[in-house]
Amino acid sequence: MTSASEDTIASRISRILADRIVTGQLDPGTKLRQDHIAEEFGTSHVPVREAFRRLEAQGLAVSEPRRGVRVASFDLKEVREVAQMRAALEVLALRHAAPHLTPAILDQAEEATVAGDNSRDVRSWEEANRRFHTLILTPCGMPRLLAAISDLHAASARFLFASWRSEWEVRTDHDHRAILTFLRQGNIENAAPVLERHVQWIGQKPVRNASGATRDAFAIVG
Amino acid sequence: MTSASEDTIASRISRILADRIVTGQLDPGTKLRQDHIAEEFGTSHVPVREAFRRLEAQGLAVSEPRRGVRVASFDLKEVREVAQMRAALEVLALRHAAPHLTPAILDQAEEATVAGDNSRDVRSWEEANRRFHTLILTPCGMPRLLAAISDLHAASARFLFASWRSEWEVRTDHDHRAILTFLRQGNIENAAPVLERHVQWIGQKPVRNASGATRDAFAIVG
DNA sequence: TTTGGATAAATTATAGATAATTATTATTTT
DNA sequence: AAAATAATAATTATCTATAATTTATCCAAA
Repeated sequence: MTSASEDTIASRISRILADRIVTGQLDPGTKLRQDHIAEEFGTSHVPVREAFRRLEAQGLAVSEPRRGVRVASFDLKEVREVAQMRAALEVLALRHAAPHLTPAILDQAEEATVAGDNSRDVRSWEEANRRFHTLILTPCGMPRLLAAISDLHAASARFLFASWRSEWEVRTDHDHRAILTFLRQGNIENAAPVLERHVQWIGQKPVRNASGATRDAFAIVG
Repeated sequence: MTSASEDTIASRISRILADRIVTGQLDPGTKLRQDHIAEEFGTSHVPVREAFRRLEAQGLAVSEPRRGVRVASFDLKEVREVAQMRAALEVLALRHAAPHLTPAILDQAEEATVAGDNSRDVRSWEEANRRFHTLILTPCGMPRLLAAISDLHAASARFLFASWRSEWEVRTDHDHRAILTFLRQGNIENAAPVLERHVQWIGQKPVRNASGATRDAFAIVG
């Protein structure tokens, strides 16, 4: 494990800001003011600016020279774009990971699925879901691919938190189980297309807001 | 066109350093010393550090906290990884771009192919090749996808420049022509797999070095 | 008199330069 | 060979300049 002193203040700030953006604590369009953030973390603005560059690269922030940095906005079009990129890249990763998957790994992935089904809030569901995907894909041994997928996961999670902020319902993840069954059989040709569709799935579901009215919210689940 | 004052010193530095890394002017493993670079550009090291963060995100540089930044190294394994990621993402982009491709765009792509065939050095070939891919993919209208592909192109180009530094032979790009023919017919189902194989193609070819001896070099062409 | 718009001053924030600190690496000494 | 010290370079803080935004003031037209 990397000790706290192993990384720079900049990377710590970028991680924390990324988490706030993903979970919706920071709304799209919110100005990120460098000296406010610097003050919050008890540093100067220099590491804050470095953190901004990373957030920019991750697509979580948008920077206009001399005009500052804002939390990136997103729309349904981008949700779809990210979902399709994830589908393409996760299938690639799975094909390379499959030969290296052990029963132990698949058991852990099953545990993650159960944990997801039993989650009582979005945050823990997201965490379990991410664990599932990470477990079955990491053995591909392609670091660049995994890093790209990880960034896309963060983007997906943003949409998830934004859509399902208020309520949460318990669901059973049939896709995860189907994927695991195929993988246990060594049947990648069937596992891959299930994963592809699973990641691309974007649902539309009525959400009841505070005033009791319902509105349509889009949700990405995978 | 963006005027020079429209972007920051940091982005200018990152662009120039990226070009040097890609073209092989800076060898893998080379230390990037922030105050040397700052001196060269007549700035302080603050914008240099921001440029480093961007290069890091692009996979062109590797940073170790408190130990500095180096030009990222790469091996055949990574070449293959990048090629496969490109294949997956470019196919996705092409499928979305296809309905928006006009005869005018395809003519421009044909010109780019001719320019590539007539190139007398690696640099101009790479530029023409990139233009071809950009032309047929941009109409997909998926900015995040295009940005990811662009970064992967840079990585590919690095390998290209590294393998074919000394000599250059004129070739005719049959793949590009086949893709164009299919696209003119509106036949995406055939165009896509050609593009997929084209991008993934990694050749092995003997290269004569300064001392006259030959060694095997890997080349990625697409 | 009020409203609308333009212009100028003041404030605020970003970008960059300089300076200080801290960690790492190389060298020397025991 | 190990420890101590010096040199080197990265990281962060402080400070300055410049650009952008807001606010205030003024004039013109209704």
